[in-house]
Amino acid sequence: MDAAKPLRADARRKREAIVACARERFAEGTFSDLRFDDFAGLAGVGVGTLYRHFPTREALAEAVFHGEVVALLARARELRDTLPAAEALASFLRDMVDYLDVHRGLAQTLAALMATRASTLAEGSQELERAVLEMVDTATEDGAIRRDVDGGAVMMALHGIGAAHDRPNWRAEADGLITLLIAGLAVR
Amino acid sequence: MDAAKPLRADARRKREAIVACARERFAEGTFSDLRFDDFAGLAGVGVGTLYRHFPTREALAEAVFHGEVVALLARARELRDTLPAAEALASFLRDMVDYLDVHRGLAQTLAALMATRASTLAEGSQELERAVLEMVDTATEDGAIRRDVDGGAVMMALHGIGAAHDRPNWRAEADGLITLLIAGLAVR
DNA sequence: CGACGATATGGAGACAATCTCCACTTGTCA
DNA sequence: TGACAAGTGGAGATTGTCTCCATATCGTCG
Repeated sequence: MDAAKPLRADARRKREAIVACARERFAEGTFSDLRFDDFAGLAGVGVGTLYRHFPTREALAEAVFHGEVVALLARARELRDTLPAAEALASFLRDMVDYLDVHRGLAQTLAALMATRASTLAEGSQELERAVLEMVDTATEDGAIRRDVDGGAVMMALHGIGAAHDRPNWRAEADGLITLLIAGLAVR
Repeated sequence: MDAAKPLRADARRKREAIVACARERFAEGTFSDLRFDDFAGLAGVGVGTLYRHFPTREALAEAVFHGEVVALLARARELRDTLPAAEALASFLRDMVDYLDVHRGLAQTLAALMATRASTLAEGSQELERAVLEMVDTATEDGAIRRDVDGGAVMMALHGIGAAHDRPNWRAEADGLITLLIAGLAVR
């Protein structure tokens, strides 16, 4: 998947500079407002270079996103290995809210991008989704949660949480939703 | 809110033609892909006229959306008057999924617009939100559902459902999420 | 180490979409 | 019916995206 690219030394430096700069814009929420040309200037490269490395805005977003997903996946794995399935899932969902709270700029931007063009964020979000689904499945097999609802429903809820970042008391509502999910998932 | 506008006879005809045309584009999902200028042509008006009536794409979306909301509100009211609070809420949520399923083009487009610019859909969505919150509150007062989670959480979930329309088996997942919500809301 | 091919760079300008402006048309009222 | 307010359409200004290529830099091999 990432073979066939021995990228020249200096080129890589530029590439990284771009991603780093993008990450900052993400964090402060200015990413989508910024003219792409101006962004190039900000990152200290020419427009041509920017387009060479990332042909579209989404491609760039993907690169940043991917880095973040790696961290979340590590967290998921850790929980899975140290807690019973149902608790691991619950903790992970809570952690996701924390994460989305701290990285709200990123969450917001990603949500906007996903909404406009389904496609390209696929790579990273699929990986994340796979992790969530796996936790749900494990918990289901353990008999720790109900069998008649699949993990996709949980993903939808997370999607909603990430997308609704403009709501005035987001945090409380997000926590509430997670509470509902966990309660709803419990076997009766 | 809509006083001070004795809009001239022919002007109103044009305005309605625009909204009607927009509704169709919404339904078939082409709304956001269409160049605004071309849209004007499609609706049989000049660009200037289009802009006069709807200064932004969102303003136009709002107009269409508003019409839809009216129907949903009627449904909400009907349920509220004929069923116990908890059941009314459950039915309404199920109905919302049906609605979003049938009007997926609209749901998708609205989700995309809400994600990019928080603001303007406000009018319609607030009205809808008010209805949902009211149902939740009533149910809470009846002691029919738990007290520690507020209606905003439910709104977030709906938001997720509306936004995730590209998921391969959306319908099943959406139903699942509603099931989780209802189960989660039940008092123990 | 020199020098040559491959690789990468930056930004000028082609292109595309949005939006403004105003000369002209149409409705309305006395 | 005349006259004035209200509304219209579309040419073109404005603003952002993306391509293209002359130039610069890397790295490797004699």
